[in-house]
Amino acid sequence: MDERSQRRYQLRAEMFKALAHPMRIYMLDKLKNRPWCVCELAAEVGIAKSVASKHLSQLKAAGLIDDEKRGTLVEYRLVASCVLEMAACAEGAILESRRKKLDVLEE
Amino acid sequence: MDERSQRRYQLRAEMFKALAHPMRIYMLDKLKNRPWCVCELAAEVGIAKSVASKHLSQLKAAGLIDDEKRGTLVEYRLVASCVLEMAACAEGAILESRRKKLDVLEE
DNA sequence: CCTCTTGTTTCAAATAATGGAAACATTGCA
DNA sequence: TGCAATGTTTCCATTATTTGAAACAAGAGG
Repeated sequence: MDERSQRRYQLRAEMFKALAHPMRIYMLDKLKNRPWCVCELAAEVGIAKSVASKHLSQLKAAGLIDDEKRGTLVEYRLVASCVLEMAACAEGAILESRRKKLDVLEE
Repeated sequence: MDERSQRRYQLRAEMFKALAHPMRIYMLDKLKNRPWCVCELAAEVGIAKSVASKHLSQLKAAGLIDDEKRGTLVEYRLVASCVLEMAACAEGAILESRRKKLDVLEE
């Protein structure tokens, strides 16, 4: 494999790794509508703020969200909003493929 | 959070987890063009067949690929082909957001 | 300056993912 | 049946991820 392809696969894997946690998906879903600060978001999803902060930093490192300091709080906002539509699309495709498999079994 | 949403986030996270490895992305990329058997694919991507088999079973469990026995070999084929377009799309969005950030810094 | 609020980082423990080697199962064929 | 080829599973060692608690940092406001 050439080096360029290797970098591309690595980049994509890192992006998917950032998405590979139910809590991070949940947080992205909240960020879809408006920006949230860490404290508020942690309370909303029911986890400690240190844990929320770490999840958010992973999403930011992957380039999926961005942050902005406003006084003592930090507002996070969605950057790559297409990832959520993407998730819904892929989920649909997978569920359909499962359904087809069940249909085949019933024939 | 209601139970239905929780299941949806879990399902999506599992799908992304299956995609969260460069080798699995690489293998999916190979499967884009035609079906491959484990042995052939393992040799192509340069890993042991037991490892390849385990990666493929993860992709299958996530509903991204499917398999079919043909004699002594097992052919794997892509099911949810949209995930690759999706990966390219998201990669583009992320790279663009990084580029924009650089532009802001340069202003 | 002091204190409160908000976020981040560090540390340690628990859990999960990965890869390699070997054992095992299945199929095709002589 | 015996053997070769293909895949899967198991076991183990290694590495990575996740979490909670506590320490730490930075800003707002008295």
